[in-house]
This record gives sequence, C-alpha cells and structure tokens, in this order.
Amino acid sequence: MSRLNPSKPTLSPAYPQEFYAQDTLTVARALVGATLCRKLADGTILQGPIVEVEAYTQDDPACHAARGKTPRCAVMFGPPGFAYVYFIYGMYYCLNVVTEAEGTPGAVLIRAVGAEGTNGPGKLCREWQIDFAQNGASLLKPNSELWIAPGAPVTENQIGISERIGISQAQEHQWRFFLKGNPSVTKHPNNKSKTNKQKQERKRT
DNA sequence: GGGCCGATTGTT
DNA sequence: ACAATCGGCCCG
Repeated sequence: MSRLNPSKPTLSPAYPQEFYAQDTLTVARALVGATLCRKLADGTILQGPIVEVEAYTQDDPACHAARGKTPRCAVMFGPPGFAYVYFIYGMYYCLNVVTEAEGTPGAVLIRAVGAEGTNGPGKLCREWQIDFAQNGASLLKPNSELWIAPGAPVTENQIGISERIGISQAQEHQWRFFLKGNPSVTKHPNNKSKTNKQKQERKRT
C-alpha cells in the first residue's frame, strides 16, 4: 500500500542555474518582478518583489571585474547563481547575483525590493541582514539563507530603463531596469550628485 | 604602509 | 552641497 503524500508547506521555488547563466542584461531584465527570498539566522523568512536592478558586465569600466580578478570580485568569475556581496562607502553592503557562464564575470545589482525599508541597495542589505557572510552563497536552493523565485509576470511597458546610478564611468549605458511607478525605486535617477572623486577635483581648483 | 577612491545614504 | 566611514586596490 502506498503512503499518502504528507502535507508540506508551500515553498517558493528557486530559479535554476541555467537562468543565471544567460547574458547579464537578459537576467537583469528578467529579475524585475522576481521574488527575493531571505531566511535570517533566526529562521525568519523575508520575501519581496525585486523592483530595481542594474547590470554589470565584463569589459564594462564600471564593473568591479573590469580590471581583472581580485579577491573582492572573485565570485563574479565563478559559476552563475551565486551571491556577490561587496562593501561600499565604509558603511553599506550591496547584493548582486552572478551571471554568465563560469569564467565570465557578470552580475546584477539588486537595487530595491518592494518591501519596507528595502529601497536602495545599501538599505536593502541593512534591513535584510545581508553582509559578507552571504558573499558566495548559492541562490539555487529554496529555503536556504538566500534565493530567488519567479514572481508575477511583468510586461515590457511596465519596465523603465535608464542609465545606472552613482557611477563615474560608462554612464552612457542604459543598464538599469525598474518597475515604473513603484515607490521603492530610487527617485532621482541621475548622476548629477557629485562623487567623492569629483569633489576632490573641485577642491583643487 | 600610504593615499585615494567608491555600484550609498541622510543631513545641512 | 557634503559628511560619515573603511575595505580594496594601486603604488612604492
């Protein structure tokens, strides 16, 4: 006699590795609307739709991997479907997902999620307790510390495209994708704010 | 070691 | 307009 299937709780599935192995721009576009899932150390599970991303590719001057493999960006050269977490401005962490085939660096920066306190890449990581402990973590296993599940379909006309925010090189590329009208999306998508480098230039004059 | 820069954010 | 704040990376 066969046993009945034990009832099990519904679990958000995880995108497979083949999803992340695609071209970085394709993955970035596809991640808008996907569900970012995070299990905290105490077991609490947080979920929310990704509403803003940016693509960073090989040979892209703004990409951390542009000048080759270093300890910091090594994860980007590894297999797709893993988390690349970096520390910025002495106080914030930022979450990326590694794309492209193993050996080819590429990543998508998760800039905002449609959940409380997760607007902006730095605030997202602070709110969801993401730091170096998640650098290199697999995103391929549901109910792990970090994974991404498919979300509600998003149509082309719901997606906005613009230049990336806060970079000083390769500003011409329109590699930022976001859900139009979502309140968590960064409000001022321009690069008019001075970077520290530009401030130094200004000081010398 | 030294010095500079930065995929941010919030305040003045 | 700019301060907070420190790891990464390049240079020597």
